[in-house]
Amino acid sequence: MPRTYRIGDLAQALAVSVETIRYYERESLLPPPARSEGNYRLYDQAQRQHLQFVLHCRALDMTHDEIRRLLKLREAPELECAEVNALLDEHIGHVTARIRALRALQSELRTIRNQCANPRATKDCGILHELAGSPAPTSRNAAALAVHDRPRRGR
Amino acid sequence: MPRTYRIGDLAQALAVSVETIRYYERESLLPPPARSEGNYRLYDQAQRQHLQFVLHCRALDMTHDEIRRLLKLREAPELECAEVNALLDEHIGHVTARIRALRALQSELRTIRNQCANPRATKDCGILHELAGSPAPTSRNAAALAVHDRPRRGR
DNA sequence: TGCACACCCTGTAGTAACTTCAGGGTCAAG
DNA sequence: CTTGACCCTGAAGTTACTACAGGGTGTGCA
Repeated sequence: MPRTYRIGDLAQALAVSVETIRYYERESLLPPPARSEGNYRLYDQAQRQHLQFVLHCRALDMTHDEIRRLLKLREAPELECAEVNALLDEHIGHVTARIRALRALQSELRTIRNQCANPRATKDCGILHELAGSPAPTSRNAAALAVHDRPRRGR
Repeated sequence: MPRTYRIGDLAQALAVSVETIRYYERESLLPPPARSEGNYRLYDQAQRQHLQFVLHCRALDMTHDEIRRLLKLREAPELECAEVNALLDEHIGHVTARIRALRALQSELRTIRNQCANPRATKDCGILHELAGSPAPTSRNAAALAVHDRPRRGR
């Protein structure tokens, strides 16, 4: 007989919050589970593994959309997994670009920080003077380059 | 006589959108400007520099809150700038931590990607099998570590 | 003078991936 | 029969913006 968990058990077992699990369900990252008489969600071993898959993907900073695509591919075992490879390659590309951008940022921050080695009156503070100038060409777009492209329409 | 710009001129001059400028005003990152007869915002040279300061800070990926703190310090020229230094050091720390996390992520992604060098049926795809397991201890918190801590209360 | 058109205004809602909260039900123990 | 731990739904808040609706302003041109 298959053991069932309630949402709190599952949350604790996988070290994630109850709200996050419910949220993933709304987001279609998890299938709607069975319900008890009192309308409590009941999960089994398969659903636990499903959630673990999703959590692993999130730990790798994939978006919900990427995860949904992977889940769909997982359900089509006869197809080739070239798409899985492509998705992962693309994701690695995002991460690499983000690291490069942050490195540029870091080096500019250090340069600025060096403007003021010894505390003095703020009116003479080299850092504040530096920040008053226009952004360095390197950092100009650095911060905008997230791991994932920001959405075009609104936030 | 001091030249004045309308919001569109200022936006173009500093390569930022009109909406962003209005948004910064609402966020108290910019002081409310003078208005024309027709209720148009009118900016002068000082406000232009103020905005440039803010934009530079944003290019360095500071939060609005950090920027507001810096702005306040800038208005107290007699105080010591030790706080400016501290703020910047802390910010550099965030960036450094984020880079470290992303490097760990990148290496785990590459490991996973290597599970499947040649396309085959998804049911045999090493990547999907890997993702089904529990997250590697390194990546477990990697994605959660943003440049800035995520807010505690809701989103 | 009338109108097109570029520009400006305010206010509201949408974005990602959650978290928090309000206002309630369920259920086992004491 | 009440207490307390747990569960439910639905709505709103978070960051830093962007987009859009519905309206005013102001200048050039016929």
